[in-house]
Amino acid sequence: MQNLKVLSPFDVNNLRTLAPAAQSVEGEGRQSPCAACSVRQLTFCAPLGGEELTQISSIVNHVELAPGEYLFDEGEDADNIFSVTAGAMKVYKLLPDGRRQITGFLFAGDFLGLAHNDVYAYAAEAVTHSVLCRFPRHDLEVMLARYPKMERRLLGMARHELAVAQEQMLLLGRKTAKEKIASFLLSLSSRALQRGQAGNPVAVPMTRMDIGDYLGLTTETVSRTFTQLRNKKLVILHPGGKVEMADREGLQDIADGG
Amino acid sequence: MQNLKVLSPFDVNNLRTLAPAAQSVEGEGRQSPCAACSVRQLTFCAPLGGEELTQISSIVNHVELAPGEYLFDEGEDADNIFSVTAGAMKVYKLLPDGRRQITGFLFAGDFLGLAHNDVYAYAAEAVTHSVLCRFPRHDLEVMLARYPKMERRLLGMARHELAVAQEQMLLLGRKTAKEKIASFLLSLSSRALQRGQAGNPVAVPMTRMDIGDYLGLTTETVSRTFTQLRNKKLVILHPGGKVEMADREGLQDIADGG
DNA sequence: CGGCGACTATGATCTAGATCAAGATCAAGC
DNA sequence: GCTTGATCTTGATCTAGATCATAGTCGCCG
Repeated sequence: MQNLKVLSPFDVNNLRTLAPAAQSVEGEGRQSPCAACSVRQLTFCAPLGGEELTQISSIVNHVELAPGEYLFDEGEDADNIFSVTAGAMKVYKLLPDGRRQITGFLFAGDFLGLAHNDVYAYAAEAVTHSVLCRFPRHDLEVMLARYPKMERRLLGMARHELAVAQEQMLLLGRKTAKEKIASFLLSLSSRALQRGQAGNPVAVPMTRMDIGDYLGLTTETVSRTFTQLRNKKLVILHPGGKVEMADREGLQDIADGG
Repeated sequence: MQNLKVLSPFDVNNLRTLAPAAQSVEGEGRQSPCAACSVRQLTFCAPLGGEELTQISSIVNHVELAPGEYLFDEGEDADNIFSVTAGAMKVYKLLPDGRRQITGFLFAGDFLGLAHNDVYAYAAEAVTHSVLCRFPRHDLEVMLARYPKMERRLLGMARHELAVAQEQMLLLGRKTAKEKIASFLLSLSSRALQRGQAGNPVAVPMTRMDIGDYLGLTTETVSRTFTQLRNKKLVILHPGGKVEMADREGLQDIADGG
């Protein structure tokens, strides 16, 4: 992921289309770009093989976003489905008076844009500099109809999302601030491990406000709770948004409501 | 739905298997039981036709539950997938100290049991007397592999569930008690209409405690909030758990966060 | 390298909703 | 009808977390 072009945060034209190649090492023979995708095993493209990868390569484009740039807004026509290949995204819903609920943070391998009624049900915005694959919805649907194993994979991922969403409802409805933060850190950590990244210390690239809007808390409460956990030697806050879980067991006990 | 056998709430053997026929009018010719299913258009069986309905009939059993009886617990082996044909179910997750989050109420047409790791991620229990179709997971998977349109339908339903879950996160994380209750009533009402049942007054068969555990509130707050809405002439509380939305617009304004 | 805007931390105060505590209402069974 | 247990309502009080206010701190850009 070295050497990505940095876009201005004020660049209106944020759906920048790159040449559909890019993000990984050159294979030995003439492979399709998707065949060379370094995160394919994490995505809904995982079950695809040679010919199919060529197919999917022909419909995909890449999108690159600087921190704070939005990908789409709630209510927009859902013309595309995206797969995150690098970086971190947030998806959220708003109330008319500005209250915000972040319904998820997305990392490499996660998809977004599976809409229900032809419009996106949430807005999506970059947390860090991010790269995504963009699939025109119609083209992807044709692919899905042709390759049932891809559809099956997508169903499996949706099912997983659903389980995660239910866990988050438990958190939002019934956990205390301390339990919420502990759960959040553990979840970030285990997801980082799944992507093959460092689990401890774990990267926490989002702001206190984003964390609050994800956990149903205010920035102040998030900040205070981190301080509490630090004072109890459960975590060590390193510069650059890295958090070391000094007592993972202790955190786990708190997270589970023990 | 007349004439269902009433089970004792203490009947341990709650997975009662009935003859796989039952719940609807006899067709003119010799139809399969599933072909005669009165709620099929609401379920994941909707896209199936003649031969396929015979197939699915051969793997389905029926389950009947009295109020308060549980269908399965969180962590149990997920050997079956269920489709609600009548009644109302609740699904929930628990914390070790007993705090409970109800993640959904399910009515005719809704499915449950789509597990992720071979175990159920939540417990399921009857709110009212309920009837469900039970599909052995393995058999259903064979069917899904054979009939992609069924898998597609399931993906569509899962996608819808996901959108509903995100809406519920917004509610749990960012809405006030009054907004939560108003949203809840409107959602119950529109779902009842979708099933072809009365939307106003709407049936509210669950207890105040269930509602609280669904909305992240206590029974007392639920009760007080209903009283508030009644005093403001927004709702009229009828006996038998029927709630009349006397001012639907007003409720909608409150639900959307003013 | 210095200054500006955004993020973070922490203290003081406030409040929506929780908790504690009775009654009131309701439904089921005898 | 009466009893019993569960549910519902309402009141009094408490508190976790929100809100308000003010300093630090960080990173970025010129």
